[in-house]
Amino acid sequence: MAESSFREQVYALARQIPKGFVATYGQLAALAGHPRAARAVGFFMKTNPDAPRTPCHRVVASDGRLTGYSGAGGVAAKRAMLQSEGVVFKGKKVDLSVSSWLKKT
DNA sequence: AAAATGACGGTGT
DNA sequence: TACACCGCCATTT
Repeated sequence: MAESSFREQVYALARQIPKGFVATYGQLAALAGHPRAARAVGFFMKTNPDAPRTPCHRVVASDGRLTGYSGAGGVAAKRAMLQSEGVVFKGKKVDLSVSSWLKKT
């Protein structure tokens, strides 16, 4: 089953993000073994074959900024969804100092 | 097989 | 915060 493909690693990590927290593309890429493939990671979310089971909405940019989102409402809906899960927002960005998944222990 | 693309990241202005 | 440029990577066409 699992082909150790880079993309599968990223999807697996995305599913591991606890509710109320978010991870950055760079972080997922790093955890997957490619610390510089943040760009590629964004592509995986876009193609996102596991859409309903992969919480791609919990993945944000390094600044905590929301980007893209192919779902309805775009980043606006994504933002609302994250807030609904307990993620703290700071203006248009996520407060990574509080809601970052790998930010702390 | 080669070129183009993009839900990035960082830095500079 | 906004905008511009470069560098990096895997996927898609």
